[in-house]
Amino acid sequence: MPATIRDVAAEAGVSVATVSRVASGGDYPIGAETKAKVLAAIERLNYRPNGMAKGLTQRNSRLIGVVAPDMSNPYYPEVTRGIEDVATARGYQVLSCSTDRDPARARASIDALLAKRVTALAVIGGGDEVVLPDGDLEAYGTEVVMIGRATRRFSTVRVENAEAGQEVGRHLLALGHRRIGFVAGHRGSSASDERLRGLRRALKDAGVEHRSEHVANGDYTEAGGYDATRRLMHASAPPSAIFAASDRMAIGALAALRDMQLRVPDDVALVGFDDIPMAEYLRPALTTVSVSAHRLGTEAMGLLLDGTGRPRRPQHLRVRTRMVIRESCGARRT
Amino acid sequence: MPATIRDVAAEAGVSVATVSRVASGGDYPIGAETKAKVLAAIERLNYRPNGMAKGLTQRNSRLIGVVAPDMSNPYYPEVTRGIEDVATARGYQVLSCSTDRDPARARASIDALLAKRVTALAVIGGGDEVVLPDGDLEAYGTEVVMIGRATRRFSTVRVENAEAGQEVGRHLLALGHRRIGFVAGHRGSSASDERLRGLRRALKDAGVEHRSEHVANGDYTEAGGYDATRRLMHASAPPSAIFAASDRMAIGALAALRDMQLRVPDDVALVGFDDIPMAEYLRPALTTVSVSAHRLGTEAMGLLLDGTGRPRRPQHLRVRTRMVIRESCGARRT
DNA sequence: CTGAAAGCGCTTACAG
DNA sequence: CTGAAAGCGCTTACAG
Repeated sequence: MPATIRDVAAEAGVSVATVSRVASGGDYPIGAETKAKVLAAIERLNYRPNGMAKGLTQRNSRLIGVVAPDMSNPYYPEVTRGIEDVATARGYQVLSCSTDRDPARARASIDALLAKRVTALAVIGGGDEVVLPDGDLEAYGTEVVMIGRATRRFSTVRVENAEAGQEVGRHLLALGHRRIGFVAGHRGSSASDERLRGLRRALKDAGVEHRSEHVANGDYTEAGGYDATRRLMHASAPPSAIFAASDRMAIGALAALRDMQLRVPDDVALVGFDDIPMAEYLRPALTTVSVSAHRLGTEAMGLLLDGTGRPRRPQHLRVRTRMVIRESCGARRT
Repeated sequence: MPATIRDVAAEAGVSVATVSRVASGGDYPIGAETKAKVLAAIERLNYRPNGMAKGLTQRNSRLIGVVAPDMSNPYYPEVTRGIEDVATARGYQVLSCSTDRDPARARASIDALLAKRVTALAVIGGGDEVVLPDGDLEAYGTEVVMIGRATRRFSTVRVENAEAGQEVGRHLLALGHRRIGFVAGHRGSSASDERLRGLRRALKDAGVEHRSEHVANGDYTEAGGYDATRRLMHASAPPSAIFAASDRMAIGALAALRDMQLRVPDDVALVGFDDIPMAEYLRPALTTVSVSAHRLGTEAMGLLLDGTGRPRRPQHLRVRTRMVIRESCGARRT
């Protein structure tokens, strides 16, 4: 059995109240001598206050629940990492769950997190598999932030997807492309929808029509990108450029084009999204849109932790992107 | 305030003991009528037992602590996912921390996890930045498993690295290679060391000498693989084949070779390690060694959860690998 | 500045 | 089968 506060009190010859006060390290006035005795006892017994007991009395678990679709996409761990970084700096810890985009799994995760009385909840991903039990959230006083998903009920942190899509569109138009294929994420992904919307806006502004045969669904995986690209290239008027809603899909696209004996960027230009570490190491190096997933996480935690205690209205943050021009779009000849 | 067990007891007109027994769902004998009343009250009040209070009384937080170097390498989230899958199935949840291979961060994480009284601890990664306070672990009764790191004190789950390395070596030898470069992980990575040892054993068995100039350190990243490969190719007798200790480094190697105008596999054969999803979508498709990171996680949890309660001696599991032959090694012509 | 005591929300012998 | 009560390990008014 680990040492408890009573053990420390006995060892130091003081009351548990006193131990509690010095162990918590607040600014409660304590006699210097008393404090030294307690600190010594803590040290000797290797006392570490029980987090569950603390949580129970303080009505704050100091746990942040994170629910994400699936940690196999590097984007989610990176956002989570951002959350973790600010959480630990403030004495919180991260409890994370995967949903696999399965509503039942999502529901079970939320339930478990609520049972643990997480102080706050961060929901990552634009899917709609996660439905939050508003009543319970309110009863528990659980703060919520959604990362990458639109809603008015809760605070949100989102990427400037439409603007990014528009920027990619303009870039490709400037390079002379008129038929631009879009490899979308899975159905219902708002991030993907917004990127497409941005692309279309750019095309429209340039007076170029965008055909529906130039959109194909991937599912954010390499395999999805591969298949979608093949479908795109079999359109009646195949695109001369492809914009994939994720780098992983762009890698699939690269393979598909290669397998069809098409050169990138000479025959088909390619642009991805995310700027994952290996984008730079693909050949041709991938032109893509850089978004700091880590930053999404830290911003979200800022919203969450600053708001704790004093109830406020939902805040909505947008994180800007940055287009990274490398070789695959053809703007830079190798 | 959420409903407590007392609220439910009052609502159902029974004692809190009774509510506790039906809410916990054990096989404690309860009158059918009483049970129905309680269940109805639970439903009406939307009662969810407070996990902290449960943990405190049962002396079991039902939390599994996971500490990994860094979730940006897809391997770690995948192992963590394996842990999560069996954890949630058994009513546990995962508390995860990143160390960035920094001993100070690692120490702080372990401390925080211990304070939360995690039921068990899974340490992922072969680095040695994590040092466990044995005394405390014993006092807390915290079960430990190390994933990918050798030790006798705790249970371990490890990949058959040496065997895999040997298999890669034999394969490359059979293809006629005699100078095989090795792109290692960061210094002190036991996984990387073991893979190299396996490679050397294969070479030795074939009577081929392996020069130290044919080993270069990457750090498991694309950039590290890129630089290491360039160094390798500047050896007095450049290798005709390269074995990278991770797929991410292999991707860096691919770029480096490409940039040096060397064709893969015609000029230089290449083999990676991990079989990440995109390995199949690289061109040439990457020959690599498949290891189920997910499986490492599930096996580790099996060791952990089965052992809880009855103290046993450390168990040591090995997970086999499978070599996946694609194009980059040159065995299959495209 | 210090301590006795109530209380956080549960579980679990113990008694009936 | 059901309940009263002690206890898990803390914190925090309250009193001095």
